[in-house]
Amino acid sequence: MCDSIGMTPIQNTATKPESGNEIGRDESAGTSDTEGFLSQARTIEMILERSARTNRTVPIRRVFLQLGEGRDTEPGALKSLVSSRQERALDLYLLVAAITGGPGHSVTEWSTTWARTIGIFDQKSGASAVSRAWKALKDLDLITTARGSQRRTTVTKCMEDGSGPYEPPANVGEKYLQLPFEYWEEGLHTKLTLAGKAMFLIALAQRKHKFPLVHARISEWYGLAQKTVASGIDDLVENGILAPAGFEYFDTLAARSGRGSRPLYRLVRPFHQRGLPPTGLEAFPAQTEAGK
DNA sequence: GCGACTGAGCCGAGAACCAA
DNA sequence: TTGGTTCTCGGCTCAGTCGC
Repeated sequence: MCDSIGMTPIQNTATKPESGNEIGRDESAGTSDTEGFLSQARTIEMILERSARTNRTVPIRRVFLQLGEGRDTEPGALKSLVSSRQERALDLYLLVAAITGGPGHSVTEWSTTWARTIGIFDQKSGASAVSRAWKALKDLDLITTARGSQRRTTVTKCMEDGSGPYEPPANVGEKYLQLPFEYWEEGLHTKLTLAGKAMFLIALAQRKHKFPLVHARISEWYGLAQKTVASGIDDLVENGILAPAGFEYFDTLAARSGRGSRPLYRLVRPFHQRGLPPTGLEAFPAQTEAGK
């Protein structure tokens, strides 16, 4: 279990009932899709506005997707979330990762606010669903929770592999992907299926503009079922996030001709370059190895 | 490759309990 | 009193498996 360090929850005074700019409720026109409540999109927008991330991307270490290197690789926490169909837990984790860029890497908010970010407006079932999602993330040591001010829950982010208190990526060579805020602004969090979201993160973690997505290899490295990989890729292509980018040819004894091929994909704007961190990262060797 | 089947586990709803 | 957490229940979805 990871422990929080120097916990400094982001105090959202705007959620106080006496405030006229609360995240909890908004009576203004055009922002509520359930009577008297802020819409899902506006709630997320207001949460992202509080983020300290000036580059509007969320750094997520690749150990969240995959632990280890080369032949010693094994699936990361993403596999657990996908296999146990914890889509809401994944959604909340990504949002927590986006907002906890400041000191303490924690955030204090009403559970009903988090519930709205995943599209649940009923107070009871929303709180229940959020609680279950926090528990799933705590079981993976991805977060810790504590009672914050005004009975709200303080969520503190841990390392992406659950190894301890969170530290931002700093070392040159440390591998991470960058999730753009457009993920929420373009509505991908509602458009994509869980499989699509998983494959989107995996695509963002690729270190080339054009890359293969071999079902068997993705399944082996990231622990997703091949069905999930296939449906995730289809989901991304259907939503115009991933596009075919020709074929890659390689030598193989498995084909009579001695030459095999596999399709290449590329991420479409605005995600196409944002997935390439600036320094210290190289292509994942096994992914580009010919004949795989 | 495809469809049918099965079991695991998530979902919302409701209730009880705990904490501030 | 209010809000969060945890548990139970019935319904439902989906990953995995099997046979064709």
